[in-house]
Order: sequence, then C-alpha cells, then structure tokens
Amino acid sequence: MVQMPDDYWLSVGLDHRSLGQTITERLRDQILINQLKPGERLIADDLALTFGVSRSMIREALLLLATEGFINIIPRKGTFVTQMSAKQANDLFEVRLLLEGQVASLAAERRTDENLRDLRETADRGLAAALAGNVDQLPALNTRFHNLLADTADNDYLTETLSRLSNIIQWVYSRRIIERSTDSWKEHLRIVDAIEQMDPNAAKAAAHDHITRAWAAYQQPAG
Amino acid sequence: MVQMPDDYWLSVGLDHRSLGQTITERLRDQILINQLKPGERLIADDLALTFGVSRSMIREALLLLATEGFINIIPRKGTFVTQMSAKQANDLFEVRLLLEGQVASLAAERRTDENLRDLRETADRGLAAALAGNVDQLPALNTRFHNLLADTADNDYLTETLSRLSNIIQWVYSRRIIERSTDSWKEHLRIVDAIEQMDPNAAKAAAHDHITRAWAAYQQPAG
DNA sequence: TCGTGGTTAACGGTATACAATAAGCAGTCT
DNA sequence: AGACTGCTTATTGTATACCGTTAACCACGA
Repeated sequence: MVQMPDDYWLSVGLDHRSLGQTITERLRDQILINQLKPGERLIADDLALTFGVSRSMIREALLLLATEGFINIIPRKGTFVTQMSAKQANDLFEVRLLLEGQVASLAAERRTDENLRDLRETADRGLAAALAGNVDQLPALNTRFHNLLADTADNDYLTETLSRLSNIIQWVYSRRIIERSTDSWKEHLRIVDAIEQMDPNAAKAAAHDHITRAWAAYQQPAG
Repeated sequence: MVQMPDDYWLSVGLDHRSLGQTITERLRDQILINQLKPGERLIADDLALTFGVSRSMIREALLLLATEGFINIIPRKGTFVTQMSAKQANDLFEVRLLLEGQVASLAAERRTDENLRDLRETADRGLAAALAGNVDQLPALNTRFHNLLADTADNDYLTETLSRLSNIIQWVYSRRIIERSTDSWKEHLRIVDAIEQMDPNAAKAAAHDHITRAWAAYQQPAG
C-alpha cells in the first residue's frame, strides 16, 4: 500500500488491452448471437481450451459477464447462460425507459451545436441505411447514435449505468430490431428534433415513444 | 459445454459463500471507512498477504470493485482507489435522484399492506434511534429501509442497478449522514406516507426532496 | 420404488513461475 | 543544472499444476 503523489495516476495510461477483457467480449458476442443459448451450462475448462487461454482468464470473463447479467454463477453448481423471464424483460423495459428518457432530457438541456450536428448526421445516415436495406450498417450506427446521446447528456454515471444495461437490452430486443428499422430511425430523428429545440420534456417523450414501440414489437409473437 | 435439462439450474442453490465475494466486501469496507484513501495505490501481493488469501482472490475482488467504481485499474500501471471529482459527485446525485424517485413511485403503485407495515415500522425505528442518539443502529436500519423499498417496487433490474450504485452513494455521502439523521428519517416517513396513499407522484417528490436535502448537506463545507 | 454409497467431473482456491513493462536510479553527456 | 541513456527492480498479466470439496451420476440392494 504505497502512497503516491495525488495526481500520479492521472497521467494518461497507455492503451494496453487486457486479455480478460477480450475474452469477455468474445464470450458476450457468442451469447448475443445465440451461439451460447439461454440455460446452457458453461464449463470453465472447456472454454479455456476452445479460447486457448488459461482458466484464470475464463474465470475473470465469467465474473464480469455475471455482473452484466448475461450469466448466473451458482457456487458449487455451475455457470449458466441467463434465461430471462417475461417479468425480467418487463423490468428491463421499465429501467430502459427511465434511463434513456433521462439521457434524452439531459441531452436536450445541454447540447451544443456540434452535438446536434453529429446526432442529426448519424440519425440521417441510419434512416438512409434502413431505407436502402443496408442492415449490416445499422448496429454500428445505432451504437454511435446512443454514444453521441450519452456524450451530450454529459453524465458519467448515467452513461456507465446505461451502457452496462445496453448490452443486455440489445440481447433481449435483437430479434425484432431489423424489421422495424425504418420506423426506429424515424423515431430517433424525432428525439433529435426535440434536442434541437432544447426541449427536455419533448426529448424524454420522444425517447419513451421510441422505446415503447420497440417494446411493443418485441412483445408481438415472433413472426 | 454440456447441455442440461431446461430447469436444471432452477433448483435452489445451497448457500455457499464465495471467498472472492467475502474479500470484495472486506476491501470495500476498508474503502468505505476511509482506511484505504482516495488516490492510494493498491498492490495485489500486499493485499494477498494482509488478507491471507491468494492473489487470485485479490484480483477477483479488485475486478469487482472496479465495476462498482471504487477503484481504477490502469493496465500495467496499477490499481488506485477512486478519487471522485465534484462533477462526478454531481452526476451521481442526478442518477440517484432518478433511480430512487422511480423506486418510490413504483413502490407507491405496487405496495401491499405488508410492504407498508414493514416500511413504516422500519422508518419509525430509524427515527426513534436517531432521536435517541443510537447512531450505530442507523446504517443497518437505513439499508433495511432501502431494501424494503426495492422489494416493494418489485423491479429486479432497477433494484440491481440502484444497489450497485448505493455503495458508492454511501461512500460519497457518508461524511454528513449522521448529523442530519433525525431530519433524514422524518423525510423517510414522508415517503412512507405517500406510499400509504399509493400516490406515485407524491412518493417520487418525497424521495426527490430527501435526496436533494442530503445533497445540499453534502455540499456544505465540512464542519 | 426408494434409498444408499461409491465414482467422477467440475469447481473453489492455492502456490508458483515467468515474461513484459513502468518506474526509479545512476551515470553520462551537454 | 538539466536532459538523455541504459540498468535494475517491483509489480502486473497470464499460465500451469495441484488439491480438497462437492454435486451429479451410477449401480446396487432392499
């Protein structure tokens, strides 16, 4: 426990990438694309083998994914991919509504002209891609849009909290995102409109509308 | 990757306690009571020695505490106790306002008579303890009150999200909690009143009022 | 059908080793 | 003195081997 000068650690860290981080992402991707299915048991030794890393790194990744809610670690029993109940999905929806509404509201209060320009540009490109059927570009644009929104709202904890949840949200909602992409991007643009006017309540309402529609689509029987 | 029967893991897990979990708590406590100070560097080997466990468990605990925001792990440089800036404290306040407001609001909508009884009893005991100067009982009562609120709100993700933040919140606000404990518990009781009436807006307003006052006290120059 | 007990696979945790690297230090040059 | 250079050391990141414990599986007998 060495005491360092106060601003010691503020010096910019070099961009090292931790292996555990990488494994976490790869594992999460496998869950997102449904290669690892809900309820499936994960065996650390096997994963270590298939990823070609040591069990320590797998344990690290599993720990992190558990904090994100993707898996359940039941001590002495095993590790399992989370199966979300209907109630949990609904809980998640409520929280998303709350957080994204607040992000939109704060963004409307605090946006700069540059924020606005970036947001509109991204939303425009999203809508164009949706209309052109370039579905492979949509996830990246969507992520970018939400990151821009978070930047604009300018609240570290809110951003952190939402981004922690957003992976899970993506997981739950993914199966119906594509088919309503055009509508979805039009809704994004309405959020941008409200942000342009710097009208927090309108921005929040637009965000709520967007999420509620996504939720309604999710709840429809799969087709 | 063995496939188990669908409801395999639903069978109730025995209550094993993981060591990593325990270490996490002990370490977090040390941060909470300011034994490990903001900016201080944490050295894995030393911690392993002082806690009498292996470095693996320390790494596990550090990882978890990093996701909770108590420490910063800078790869290849070291691990440091978080120093919160004024802006970050303010961000945290905004998020707390949002989440606790929603919890209070949902609790008002969904409470049962039993919920209400437990809440009121706990708040009454909190106020009594505050008036009697039994400050050592207050933290436990406070935790209990907020857990009851979360149960009443009945949203797993909201609860999870808030509880993840609540440790940090406690850390930031702790230095001024005691001196306003009587006022604080009176404010709790106003939340309970609104929940009794099943009035979500009043509950949210009462929660906002409570948090805003705590925030104002926090911001006063330390005395 | 129901225990009952042994076997085994996996987990929880420890100890240890080693390469990579950031930080500190000493000396060197200017 | 100050700036550069290279060596040394402490600490981290990662791998590996090992062992006690336990949950799940299996076989057997009542």
